[in-house]
Amino acid sequence: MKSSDILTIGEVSNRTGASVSAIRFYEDKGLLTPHRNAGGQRRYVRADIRRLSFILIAQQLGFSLKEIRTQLASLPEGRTPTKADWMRISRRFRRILDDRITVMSRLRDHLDGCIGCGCLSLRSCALYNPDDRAEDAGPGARYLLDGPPTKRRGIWS
Amino acid sequence: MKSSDILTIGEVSNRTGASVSAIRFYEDKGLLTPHRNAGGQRRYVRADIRRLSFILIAQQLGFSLKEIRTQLASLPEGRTPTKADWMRISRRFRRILDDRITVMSRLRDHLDGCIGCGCLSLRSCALYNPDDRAEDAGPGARYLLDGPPTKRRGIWS
DNA sequence: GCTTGACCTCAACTTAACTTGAGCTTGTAA
DNA sequence: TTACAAGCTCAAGTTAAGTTGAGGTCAAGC
Repeated sequence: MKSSDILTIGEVSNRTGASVSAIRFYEDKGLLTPHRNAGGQRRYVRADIRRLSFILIAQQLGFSLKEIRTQLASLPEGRTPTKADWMRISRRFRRILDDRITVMSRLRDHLDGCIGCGCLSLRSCALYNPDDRAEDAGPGARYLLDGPPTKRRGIWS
Repeated sequence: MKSSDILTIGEVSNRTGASVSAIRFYEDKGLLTPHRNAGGQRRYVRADIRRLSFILIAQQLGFSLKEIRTQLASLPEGRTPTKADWMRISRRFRRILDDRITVMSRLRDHLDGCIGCGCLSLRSCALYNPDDRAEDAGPGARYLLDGPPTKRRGIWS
């Protein structure tokens, strides 16, 4: 390595593209816990950067900081996470992505039929599932997957 | 039709599942423009409900109110939109969904490799494209599609 | 004709994910 | 050893998409 293995927040910002304020914000939210030097400034080591990189990638994938924090919580406490630790998280995220892709594909396939048809009768429309909207379980419309939860009516009935 | 063709906001809320406050909010944002009766109360006709239904479906599909408003702006001003009008919008949304599904699939396929590998070197990682994050062009990581925009460095270089 | 539930407006609050600014301290290069 | 860039904390502002509440009006049934 050319540069030191211990970086300041500004250096981390340059390497990752995350803003300094965002990096501090993630720490506030408990996603990062860098050490401090004698003067109270943050100092980042490899494992910290790796966590941050993971956060940024997971955000690209559409995960919230809350979901990301949950996943990061599964990493070991006492030691630096290994490749196997990260792979476990990767596999979990992949399964979630698989599901989201499946849902989006089905929605897409219903789109013409639903928006094009005369009814737009939401409660009986495969594109629209109000029961999902209450939860924060990611992209909704679960019943395209699971089947309708209750009986429903058209708009004009 | 059993009930009247002119509905109050409460009736619309019941039919569609959208809350009364949300329906008023959409009007505030210029997405709906119902008539008022003599007493100043909102009255909704078929075409209004159809717009609202479209809004709710598009939200399920992950579109923002801003994007939805843009699409609705393409509907005719003077007359009630026809099936053909709605189908045009549907086709546009389907193309966008197609793109998003493509992007997500590629992200998923890179996930293990990127999170699993030792580098996590964001700026050279196919999963991470900071250049996209500035724009608000929907799910980012465009350069999985388009190829890298600039030269990049690894975290530790 | 009165009561009561549904409606009305407007302002303020909520959460997520940050950014911006003020005022102060640390670190480093000349 | 001093200048000044970079860091620090804490408070407040920002956008999206609504919700909640206060205080007042409308409409429909008895």
